Amino acid sequence: MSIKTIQEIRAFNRFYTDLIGLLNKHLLNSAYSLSEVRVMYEINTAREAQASHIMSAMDIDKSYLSRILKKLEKDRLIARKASEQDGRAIVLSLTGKGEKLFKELTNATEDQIGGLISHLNSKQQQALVAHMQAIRKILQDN
Amino acid sequence: MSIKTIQEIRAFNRFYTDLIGLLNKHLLNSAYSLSEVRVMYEINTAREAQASHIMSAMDIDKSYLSRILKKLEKDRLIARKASEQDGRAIVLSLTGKGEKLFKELTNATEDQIGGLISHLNSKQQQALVAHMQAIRKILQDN
DNA sequence: TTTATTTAGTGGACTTTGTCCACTAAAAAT
DNA sequence: ATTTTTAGTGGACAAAGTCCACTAAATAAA
Repeated sequence: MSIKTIQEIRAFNRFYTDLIGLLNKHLLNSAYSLSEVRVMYEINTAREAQASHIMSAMDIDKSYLSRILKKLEKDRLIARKASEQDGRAIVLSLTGKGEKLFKELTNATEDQIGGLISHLNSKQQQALVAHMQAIRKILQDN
Repeated sequence: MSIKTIQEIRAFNRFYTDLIGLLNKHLLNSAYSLSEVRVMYEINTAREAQASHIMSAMDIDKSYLSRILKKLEKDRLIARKASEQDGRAIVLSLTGKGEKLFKELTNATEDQIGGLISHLNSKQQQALVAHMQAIRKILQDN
């Protein structure tokens, strides 16, 4: 394992951290924080999500999550109902309003990514995606 | 520009955000925050850095930076001296203690990255780095 | 089956992180 | 000479995140 390899990875981490930070910064004019949106994402993706699932998926503090859910519920973006299998658990779902907002945020993000790659030709775009998939595959487990 | 392309990039962004988040989480047992360490990094890299330079490099609020510098100076990790060319500006540098700490933090991070790729064989590691370099090259400007 | 333990979630109190704005002082522009 | 811009500081606050004690249900152990 060469030091050069590690330094190259760290350089990429800095580069990509900055890039994502930049992208996120612009999205933060929304009334919802990254964590809040990510919670909506988890609920939308899991369909019938439980708080404990989101907690481990996001590696987030449970009391913090509890507060986020409270806010989202207050804004009528999510609904909670008691689980039938487990009396302690609560099943979460996006409301119509929540789905609508989530879709808007998704569109905004997609536009932004679109802008990021708009100056690339089709071949470059395909190459970019291929590199990303390759990295994910290599690092997948662990 | 295909929607599939954009979604693939977003999937990578989520993946990499989580990965970096995980790496960072473990480093945050240090007495210094990511931003503070990044400030040290900028000072160390620039040699004779000015606050305004760090501000734009990190895209960070100037008052926030001012406070970070105050803390680092109080801990004798950085030194400030008035710029000779510009009476408003202050030239920053790491002290010996600062360099030592920064080196320790760097080593810890490198070890961590090492752990991340330790289960990969040499060929896989080289491929990983190559993909990262390719992505950086493609996205470099903008 | 009652008693202990684990799991799911809430809320109080707090720290850390980051932002906004008004300010001083020097430099540069008009 | 006066205005405007640039560099940095500090007060006051908001947002984000953590720690801990708690309730209540589910599961395991005696």
